[in-house]
Amino acid sequence: MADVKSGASPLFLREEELRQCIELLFFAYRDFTAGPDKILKEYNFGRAHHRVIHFVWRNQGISVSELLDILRITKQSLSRVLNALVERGFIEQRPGVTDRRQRLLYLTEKGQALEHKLSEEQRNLVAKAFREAGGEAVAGYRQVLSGLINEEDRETVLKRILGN
Amino acid sequence: MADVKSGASPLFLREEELRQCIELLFFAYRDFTAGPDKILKEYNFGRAHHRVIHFVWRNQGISVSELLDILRITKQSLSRVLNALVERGFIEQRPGVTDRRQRLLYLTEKGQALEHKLSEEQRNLVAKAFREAGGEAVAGYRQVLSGLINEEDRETVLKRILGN
DNA sequence: ATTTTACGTCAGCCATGTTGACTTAAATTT
DNA sequence: AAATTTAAGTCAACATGGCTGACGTAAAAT
Repeated sequence: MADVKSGASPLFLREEELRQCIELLFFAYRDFTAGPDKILKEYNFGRAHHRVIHFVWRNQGISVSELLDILRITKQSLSRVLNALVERGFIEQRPGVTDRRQRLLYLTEKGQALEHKLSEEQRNLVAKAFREAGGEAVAGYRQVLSGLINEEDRETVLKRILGN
Repeated sequence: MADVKSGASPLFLREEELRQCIELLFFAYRDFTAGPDKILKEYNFGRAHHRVIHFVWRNQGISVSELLDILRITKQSLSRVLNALVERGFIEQRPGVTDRRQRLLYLTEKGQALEHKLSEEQRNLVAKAFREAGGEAVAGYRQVLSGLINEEDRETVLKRILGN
């Protein structure tokens, strides 16, 4: 009874540790995403545009449905954002060669330039955190975050991240 | 010249590694936050409510301005969410003892129950990832994520997470 | 007595998510 | 060849949760 509340109880410590790590994820994500927002504003874009730019850059020639699967949003939500990017010349659509129903997505040079500009600060931030933490810590980071990915499609996602 | 594009270039590898870790953070966060959303819907609450519930639970008696500082949103945004939680009896406001302008926030029993319900799946998920990754990996995870927190208030934030 | 601070409200706007219904063209199946 | 399924798009309406700006009140600090 008493040791349920005891600070020395391993069960309590475990839960407290979990909570801390959950908060850590919140704060890290909060500050990590804060960077690009300023730049995006100058272009009258938002985070949604950034996500599209990022994943099209990483997966040149991705189909719309694949992109939808990554972002986990509806095609109606995507279309608003995607249309803006296409109209303003950041993304180009080309019909698929084997399946001409597809409209495969590519970043234009302008789009690539923006991608680079947007990710620069983030890359510097992560690079600094990595340098300070060391290689082993980075390995741990990767392991734990991989474990947080939904088990059902973890393999697929990891494959995509690491480059098929 | 040539080795700028060479796959063996350490500079290229470094950048590629960074990109991978950035994506990892995106996917992990995406799947990590997906859990509570179902439960929240049953209550007609959203993620914003969850965040408030979480941080009030972790900082019983927190003032409104402190909460605003954590969430990094405007008081007008907070008020909508907070008022709903107070009206429906999940959160209680009490005037501060030393400073009676403050309306310190507390979770009611009902609020604590909801917090527990909401975090349960998340805690299980993180616990599983930790078990699979091992203690060293967890230490790395913590180190790297700490490094991603905005340098200016990192100390303050870490203090809050770890419990002053 | 004045100013500042903590908190609150009203009103309106914007970004980005949702559902549902319907279209078109190409690919696939029967 | 005809029917069905699939990839993608569109229109419309709505919800959530951010934002700005203006203004109010009570308590604390100067």
